[in-house]
Amino acid sequence: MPELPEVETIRRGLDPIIIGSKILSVSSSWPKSFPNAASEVKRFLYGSHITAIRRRGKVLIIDLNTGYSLLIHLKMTGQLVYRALDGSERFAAGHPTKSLVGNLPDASTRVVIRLEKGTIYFNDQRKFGWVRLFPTNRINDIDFFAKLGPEPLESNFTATDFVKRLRRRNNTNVKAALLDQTVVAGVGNIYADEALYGARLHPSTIVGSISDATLADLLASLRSVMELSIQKGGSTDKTYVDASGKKGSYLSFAKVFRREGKTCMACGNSIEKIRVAGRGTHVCPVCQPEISKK
DNA sequence: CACTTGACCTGTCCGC
DNA sequence: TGCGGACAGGTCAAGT
Repeated sequence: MPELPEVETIRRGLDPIIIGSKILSVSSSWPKSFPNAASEVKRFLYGSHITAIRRRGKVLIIDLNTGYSLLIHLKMTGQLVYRALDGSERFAAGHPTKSLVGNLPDASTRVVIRLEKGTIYFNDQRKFGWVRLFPTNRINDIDFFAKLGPEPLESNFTATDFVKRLRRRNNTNVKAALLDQTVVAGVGNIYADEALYGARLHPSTIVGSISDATLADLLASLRSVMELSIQKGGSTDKTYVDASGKKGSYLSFAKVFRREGKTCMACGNSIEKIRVAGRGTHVCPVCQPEISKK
């Protein structure tokens, strides 16, 4: 469910709450949601302390003092909810359902991580997401991480790099290329649509027909929408509940995503919803004219 | 190899 | 109200 800005928001929210905490136990009600062997879990997870919480692409990485890390991917419908045992602290972020504020565990709870002072619930309606324990120094051996593209917001990632990586997908449409995690990490359906709108590019445009300069504009646009989202508390939807239980923002900044039938803020025409790369796709047909289509 | 499609799951919404 | 089908902020395997 969350893309880079949402995962980054979750990371920032959990960091002050769980760093230094001791993990007592972890249990799972759906094997695929937490596929590790029991012996490995007991040895490297039970009794460990959390030393850091990082993010790579859309994956959250919780480092432990045992040389292992908990990797968490929320996929489409994942949530992370923290509840202090004494009720003093609450944190919730992810797919917007009742679970964010309701009693836990509930029917969507897949993994429960018990800490000394509180509990982390990993809820996931569709069961696509996962929590995985893995040696910290071997994370990059996992195929997904080995192939994962650069972080788009890191300053050492240049437009030249971006263009070079996109050119490997020169014969496909630009939306599919943006969603390809091996090109650049962390872009999902929302920010692909928003970035393409900002660069005035139609999502069906074949990469090979786009100039280097326009692709550089696309990176600038992508960075701009992601940075804005993180700055807004990361939330593009009703996905965040802070320590006092206060809810976060809605998709208020989006210019095209889920705005089909509404007015384009730039030209006044109606936003359309179409299908590109097998995904629901939002465009302004006037600001993003179709040039070359696959 | 590059690219597209179906599978993994459940819940919700929309039309009949 | 019930039912079928489409669809959902993601990735992987298998197909062409």
